Order: sequence, then C-alpha cells, then structure tokens
Amino acid sequence: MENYKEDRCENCIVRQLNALKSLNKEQLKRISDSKVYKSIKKGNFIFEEGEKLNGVFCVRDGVSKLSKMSDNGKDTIVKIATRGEVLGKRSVITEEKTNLSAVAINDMEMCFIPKVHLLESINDNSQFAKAVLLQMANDLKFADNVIVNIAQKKVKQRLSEALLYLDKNFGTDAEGFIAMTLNREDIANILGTAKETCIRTLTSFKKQGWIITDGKRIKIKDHNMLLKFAENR
Amino acid sequence: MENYKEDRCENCIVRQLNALKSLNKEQLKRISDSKVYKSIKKGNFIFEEGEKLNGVFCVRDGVSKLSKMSDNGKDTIVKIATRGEVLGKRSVITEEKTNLSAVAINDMEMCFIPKVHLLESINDNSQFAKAVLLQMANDLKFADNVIVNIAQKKVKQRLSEALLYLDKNFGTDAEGFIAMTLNREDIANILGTAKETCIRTLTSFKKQGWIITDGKRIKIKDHNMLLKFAENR
DNA sequence: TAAAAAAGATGACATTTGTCACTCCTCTAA
DNA sequence: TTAGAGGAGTGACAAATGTCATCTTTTTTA
Repeated sequence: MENYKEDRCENCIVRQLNALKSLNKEQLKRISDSKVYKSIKKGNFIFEEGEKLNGVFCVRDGVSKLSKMSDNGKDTIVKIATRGEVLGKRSVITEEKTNLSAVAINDMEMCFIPKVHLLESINDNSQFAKAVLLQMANDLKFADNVIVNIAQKKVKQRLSEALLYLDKNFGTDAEGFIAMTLNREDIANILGTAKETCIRTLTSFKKQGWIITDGKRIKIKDHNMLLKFAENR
Repeated sequence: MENYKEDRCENCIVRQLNALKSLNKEQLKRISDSKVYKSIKKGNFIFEEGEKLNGVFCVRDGVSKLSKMSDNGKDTIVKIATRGEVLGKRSVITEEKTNLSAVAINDMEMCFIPKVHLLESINDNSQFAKAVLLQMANDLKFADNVIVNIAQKKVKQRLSEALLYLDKNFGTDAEGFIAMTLNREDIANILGTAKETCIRTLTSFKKQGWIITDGKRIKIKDHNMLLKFAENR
C-alpha cells in the first residue's frame, strides 16, 4: 500500500477523479497545506447522520457506504463511495448537518479538507463551482434512478442490477469473483429489502446457475441472464 | 390570472424563489431578452425523458410532476415542482438527455430560458453557480430521503407523510381541503405503489376518521395521527 | 344534456416480501 | 484448539402489496 501521508494534492492522482482538478494552483496549495490525512478502519464511522461537518473527506483508498437509519432499525444504503469521491460535500455546501452516515466498508485512506477552503474555492472559482455542480448533478440522477428502481422493481431485478453494478464498477479478482465483497446485510440494505429475502434471492440465482458464491464472495456466471432480469421484467 | 407575457425578469417575483436571484444586472438583462414565455395545458409534457433540452423552464404558475416510466408501464413521481422551480437544470448543466419527464398537473405558465445564458452565467458568476449548487444539493437531500422512505416504510406511513407534505406545502382551500389536488394514480405514483393500494389506504384513513374526501379533494382531520404514523412505525 | 370516457372504489385472490426461530458454518480471540 | 460470536442459510408462517375483474361515480365531450 502506498504511503499517502506525505503526499501533496498537487501530485495526487485521486484529484483527477473529482472536482478538485478544477482548482487553480494557489487554491490547490492552500488546500494541500491545510488538509489532514485520515485513516479509518473497516466498520468505523467517517461521519454520522446529524453530525455537523467541518470539512469534506477525499477518498484515496477503500470503500465507504452512505446510509441512513430508519425508525425500524434498518439501514438503507444510498450510495457506495470509492476512490476519488468527496464525502460530505453536500452538507458542507448547504452548511447543514449531514443527512447520511458514512461508514468504512474496508480500511480507508482519506484526506480531510477543512470547509473554509472548499467554500472559498467555490466562491472564487466558478470553474470549480461548476465541477462540483456536475458531480452533484450526477449524484442526483443516480438517486432519482434508485428511487424508481426501488419503487417499481422486484427484489430479483434489483439484485441483478446491483450485482452487475458491483461487477462493472469494482471488477473481479483472479478467480472471477466480484472484487467488492459486501456482507449479505449490506447487499440487502442496498436493495432496500430484508437480509433473508436477499439471501433467498441469491440462493435462487445460484440454483439457476447464474451466479456462484464462496463465502461472502460472488461470481457472476451468466451476465446476460442477469442483464435480462435487470432490464426487462 | 396575471399576464406574464410582458414581464421582465428584473421585475419578476418568482426569481426571488430560485437561483436566478443571484444574477447580476447584465446577466439578468440578457436572460430577460432571450427568454420565451410558454404556457402548457394540464396533462401535457413540458419535456419527456430522453429529450435533449435547449434550456430550462422557470415555473411562474402551476404545478408539474417529474417522473420516470418503468418497464412495467408504471410511472414513479420523483418530485412535484411548483412556482419558482427551474425545470431541466440538471440535464442542461450536465448537457445530457433528460433523466425524467415533466408533465403539467394543472395549467402552467413558464419562462423558457435558453441554455447558453444559463451556462454562461454559471461560468461567469460563481455566486450564481453556488446558488444553483445549493438548489441541487437540496434536491439531492430530498431524493435520498425518498429512497429511504420507499425502502423502509409501509404504504400507510408513506401516504401519511405525503398528505402532510402536500398540506404543508400547498396549503388548504376555503373548506380546509388540501389545495393541491392530485388524482389517485398520481398519489400512488408518488408513494411508489399501485393505485388500488393507495385508494384502499385512503379508505382506511377515512374509516378511522383521520381524513375526509370529496372527489379528488382530501382534507386532513387529524394531523397528529398522521404525523404519528409518518414518524413512528 | 346525454353518451362516452375516465377516474374512484371494492372484492377476491395471487404474489411478494417480512418476521421469527433456528441451524450451520467460519472466523477470531482466549 | 476450542469456545463463542457473528454471519450465512433455511423453514414456516404472517403481513403487505399487486393484479384483475367489476361496479359506481365523476368528468368530459359531442
């Protein structure tokens, strides 16, 4: 694993993945000077719903789930955030408490960027503001699509879609299993269903020969079948 | 009804409700010169999913539903947009095709603003960019909350919530009925459920004495009971 | 203003999903 | 190495929601 602690934003590749690439040299320097390296272990909160954030977290390594707890004690995962994502930007921009919690799914390496510098850069640099705007617009589109999926599709369809998503976005390991391994409860929380329902649906996929599992790991055997499921009905 | 056709943006109150209030004089003048008044009758599309927009629509009067059709032939309403909302901004900013359709729920009066002027203003005026960003951030928060609600709450709870929302945001008529009258199918599409389920739930609310209906119109009799439902479980 | 169309309402039943209780397996820490 | 914890998996059943058919009421239009 690389050692991030000493890096400067100026040299950071992760920056290219997000709005920070639109900063000018001074702004970047200011942010680089003020940023704080943070490492968060698997399972720990990066921030918790209702917290007031003093800055954002630029993810350099690891994966986080953005979720919200309901009265019934169940979490819903709204988004999986990975390398390059800037966590907390929504609430920093609106200067509200966070609407979601962020939890590390595996060990994470991040840079904390104090909000003054972020807001300053938004105010001074409309290119940067626009870049942030674009990211937010994409998040919004994604969220709208999740709404429609949960509202109209069956668990079987949503699971197909989720597996294909994970497969496509995180790739596979040497044996062809989806590299991003989530536990069954997390998968259920992405689908917005109960853990048991999720497990049963996975089992039915296995029996049909569309997927193979090995512990937590899942391998897609028949992409087309899942695709058919995810799209059609 | 007021006559909007002759109005200048400079004098338009609606502007105060959205990001356009952050424009400077020149920018406002440019937009005002180029804007086109549009009137859309109840039931008609303002734009349709997948369409490429050449600009945005600033709503001056009337209400629109933003929705998306699924493979099963059902619409999901993602948002109700009213006076002051700027429709189409997401897809104009990302320069993508629209992700949602916008349909007039009642007769609408709007101003069409060509996208050049909007994008120009975002690029030149970071205050404006920030204002747009703030709106988008709020939309995102709202959407995330919808996801969690649909994923975890029962129809009964979601209906309670929706009725309280409509009551609060659109007020009531002289007799105390919710001013925003939607048909049962639209309500169902907001909840992400079937029309029949929606009707049955309304009927059960009626039987409990929590609401009264008169045709499409709905009057909340017991706000507290609905609130209890919406929040608790 | 009558006829036609659309929307509201309800019953009967099928399907999907949730809940609870339990077993089995795997990993970790003593 | 072994006990215990937590996650995976399953059965049985309950609850919620969807579907289809039908009837009534309201709204629209000729």
